[in-house]
Amino acid sequence: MSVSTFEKFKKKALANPEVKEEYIALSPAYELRKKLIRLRKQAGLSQEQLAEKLHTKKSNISRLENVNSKISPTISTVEKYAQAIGFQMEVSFSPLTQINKK
Amino acid sequence: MSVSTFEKFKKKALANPEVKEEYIALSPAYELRKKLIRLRKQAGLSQEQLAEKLHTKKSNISRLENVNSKISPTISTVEKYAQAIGFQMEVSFSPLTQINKK
DNA sequence: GCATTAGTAATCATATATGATTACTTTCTC
DNA sequence: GAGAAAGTAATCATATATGATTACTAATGC
Repeated sequence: MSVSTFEKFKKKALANPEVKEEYIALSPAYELRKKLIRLRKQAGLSQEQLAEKLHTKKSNISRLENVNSKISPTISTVEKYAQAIGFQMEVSFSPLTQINKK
Repeated sequence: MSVSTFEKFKKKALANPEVKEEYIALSPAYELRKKLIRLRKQAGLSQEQLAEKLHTKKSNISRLENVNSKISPTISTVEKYAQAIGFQMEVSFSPLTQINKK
């Protein structure tokens, strides 16, 4: 399978909602958002309550958590979010296996 | 010790280079920069070589890695940096112990 | 010491993230 | 189903990150 053929395959596959779902799920950004939501709910906070702790508005929290959001938050923003809930952030790295490489 | 007294103590302590070093070292942002540098060196790349892979310039890589830098990179930037070297990024959270809270 | 390579710093233009506001939709409770 | 609470979406202003350029400093090999 040539590279360009694979690209075509990939494009077509991503047009399939189920496949796309799976693909997105692998992205670190997606995992991060899920974690943020889980942390907040564990702490028993609504978006609005967390927003107050962070001196911002609930719509901004929503944007940060929302999977469909196009934004990529800064490390600092994620760190503050976590600390407001009582957590410490850590960023780690693991080797990409060849099969996962683009 | 009142809050304001602690603040004074903290300010004075941070004026001491050694203490400040230790304090900064605890920050996730600092740890992240150290990790990025370590990854790059493990991969045997100079800032310039990595810059090429990322289609940017070495001065930008330097800014990203530099501890004294005031910037807080986006998750996306860190992710691209890691992928260019062959690593996958993950963000995780751990409960803050009371003693570590501000 | 000199030349080369590597990394840093300052600056400006541009892109993107963040905050605030408003209005809307969804979910929950009764 | 009505009302309240929770979350989403769109928009605009502002702050901050990123890219490029240039010049500088630090480290390395000879």
